[in-house]
Amino acid sequence: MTSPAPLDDRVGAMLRALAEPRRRAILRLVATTERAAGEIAAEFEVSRTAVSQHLTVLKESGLIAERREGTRRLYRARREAVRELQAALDGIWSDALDRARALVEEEK
Amino acid sequence: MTSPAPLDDRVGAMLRALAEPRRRAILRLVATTERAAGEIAAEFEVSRTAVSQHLTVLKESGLIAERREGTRRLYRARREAVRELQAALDGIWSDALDRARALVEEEK
DNA sequence: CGCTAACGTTAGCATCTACTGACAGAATGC
DNA sequence: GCATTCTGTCAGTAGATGCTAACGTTAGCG
Repeated sequence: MTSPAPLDDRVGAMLRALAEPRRRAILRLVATTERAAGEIAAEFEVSRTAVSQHLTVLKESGLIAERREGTRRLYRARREAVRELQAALDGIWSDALDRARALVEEEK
Repeated sequence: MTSPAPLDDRVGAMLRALAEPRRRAILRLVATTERAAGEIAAEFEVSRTAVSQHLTVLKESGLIAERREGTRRLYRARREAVRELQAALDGIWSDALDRARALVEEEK
């Protein structure tokens, strides 16, 4: 499978990451342009520490990827991860249908 | 517009609602079958109070709809809301592209 | 009206979380 | 080597959140 970790765990991690407005803003910032941590932090009025922690959460959720270049760390959004999340949202219904079908099967 | 409240607010509300595992489970429960609050609560090992609060959060986010029938309250998932959320996730990139285009425009 | 069933609401509590400030580490320039 | 730049990590704190228990509310029945 393509899942090193259980699917719902990763989906949950992404949703928790996206639940925070500032993290959504960061994700939008690195959606098309790869940016360094400092550049990202400069866009907001919170400490670099806070932004760094947000970047860690986003990275662990799989929503962004990190690349090192000298002392800098460049971040970019991983659109594949978002597509996986969107598919998982569809799965709310397909899974439910699967369970409904299973119930029908039991009644036979 | 189709948005009584700002788009990002509603998207944020949905993401915050979905960030909680139990709320995702509840949403799956009412994805295909309309269910009463008591039925839903019976599926989990937490108090009905807790489930009621989760239902409130889901309802305020727009992810589920409520229908009253006697003393009972029936809930069902609103797939349109999920589709709106999925579209908003795509918007992370299209918005970024819009801003990129605007910057190009400024440089002229 | 009294009684019951099905819910929501409030208060209070334990835990999580986003934040700041101080410190630590790795790569580059002098 | 030493200083500088860019960044992550740790400790501590104020506020948000999910939970339980007790109380309020509405609809139906005798």
